[in-house]
Amino acid sequence: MLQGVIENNANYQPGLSIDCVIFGFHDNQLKVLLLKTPFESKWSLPGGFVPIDEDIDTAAVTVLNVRTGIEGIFLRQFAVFGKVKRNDKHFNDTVLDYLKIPQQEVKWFTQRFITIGYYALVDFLKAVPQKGNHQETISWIDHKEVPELILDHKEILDKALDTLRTELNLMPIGYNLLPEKFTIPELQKLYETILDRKLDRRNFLRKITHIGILNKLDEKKSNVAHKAPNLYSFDTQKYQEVLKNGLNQGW
Amino acid sequence: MLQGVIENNANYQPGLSIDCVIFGFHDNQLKVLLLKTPFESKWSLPGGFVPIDEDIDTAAVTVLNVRTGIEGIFLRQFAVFGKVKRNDKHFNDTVLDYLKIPQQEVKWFTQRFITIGYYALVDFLKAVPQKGNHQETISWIDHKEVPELILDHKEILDKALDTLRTELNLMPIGYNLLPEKFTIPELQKLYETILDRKLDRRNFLRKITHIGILNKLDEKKSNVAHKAPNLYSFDTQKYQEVLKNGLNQGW
DNA sequence: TTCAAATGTGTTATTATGAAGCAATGTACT
DNA sequence: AGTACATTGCTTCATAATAACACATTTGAA
Repeated sequence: MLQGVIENNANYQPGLSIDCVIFGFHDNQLKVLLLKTPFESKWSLPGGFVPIDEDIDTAAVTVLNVRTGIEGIFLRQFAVFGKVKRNDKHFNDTVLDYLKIPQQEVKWFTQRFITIGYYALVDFLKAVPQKGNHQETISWIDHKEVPELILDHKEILDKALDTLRTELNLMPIGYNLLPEKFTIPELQKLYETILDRKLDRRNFLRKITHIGILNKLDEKKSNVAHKAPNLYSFDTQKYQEVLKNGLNQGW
Repeated sequence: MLQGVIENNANYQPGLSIDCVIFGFHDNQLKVLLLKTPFESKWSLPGGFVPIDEDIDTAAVTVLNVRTGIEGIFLRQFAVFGKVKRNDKHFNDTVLDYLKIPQQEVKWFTQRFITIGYYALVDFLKAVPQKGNHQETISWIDHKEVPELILDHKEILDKALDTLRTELNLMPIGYNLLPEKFTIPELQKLYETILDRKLDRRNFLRKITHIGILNKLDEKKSNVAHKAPNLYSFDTQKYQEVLKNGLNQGW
């Protein structure tokens, strides 16, 4: 959160920020888009503030669009983080100085902040990480190798992953994370990564195809070692239906 | 939201409120605790503001405690509502006058508000609706007969119910809504009410007992028409376990 | 005493799941 | 070219979960 100086405090909702956990999938790894400013040793989630004349969801879309260049992405609010002490150590003099915050606006930045967590699923290859300014670093980091994060961003990230893991039981996932054409083993790796455990190849195939959201293409993946796996695409129509109605109706 | 005048604006998080959807179960009906002030024709959800020195969850617990007198309740954050125009028509002159808001504080109340939705599950018989002031009305209303609500409170209520419906597939429910001793048909009615559809008696019994969270008591319900149903209680130990680990692991 | 309405228990057919076998395919190496 | 090997795709089998339904039991009321 709080990257980039904002123009006029009065135009933004006070004490409220948005943080986005942006997931991508590449090389069989679940990646997260993280930022680092030169004046801090820790990384952070991309975030922003909420303009007083913008819906919070719109503000979140903006953050995402600014950071990935993608539009029409899967974006979902998952939790609000509002512990009293979550940001009271964040804006010390060094940081305020670096950001060139005028004295009269210091109070605005150091006030108690509540942040709304959004998580996004994006196509790794379509998303081009966008720096906010020339000194910033932004990059995809394997979720297993996330460095130390500022504030409670680790907690936010963990909660996002946990939410994703739960939602895997309620809806299909993959349409937003995989390229248009993909293989079943790739999809399985995605599931395994999110769930953090191995699944049986053969049972996975049966179960995933049985949902009825996949189109088997008349094409195989090329340039692979061993047997070439078949390519699939999502049946967007049915995918949306299942997304809406959910799977695994327990009762 | 926004019931009861607050003492000093500066002590509260600006532009942020909390609204609670408090569910109870009685007479085989799912009830919601709603408020009405005499100066408005519409009802509203109980809510409040967030003191700047309090965690948001704590503030929500306070709202709940003030309204029901109960502590240690099941309370869960489920969504944030942050449309720009959600409260711009709310504080007109009549309302501001009724609340005796001083001129210099009007701006605080009419600013754009974002609200965090919490839903609570409480034991109907233990909860005693508490009025905020002598002119307020507070009462349990069947969720099927909810009157017109202020602002976007209907949307908030619907979303809460929808969340509850989804969570039914992920965790057991009932411990917080039913008295200590209850019958299977009662529990089934609760499930049916939340899901808004009939379930097969016999299959429900098999499935619910199979989870392993129920203790069959050596006691039958008295003073009932027809055959007296057996009484059950929850095995709190196992209930908490299942609550933590979830049920219906889809993958 | 009989009836109606609800509860408690059991049966059966179908479907979903977990575990595992085996042939087919493509790469790499001899 | 021939063989080893990793990986994919399809299948079987035993078991568990689910849906649909039958029947006997209990209780208050007619």
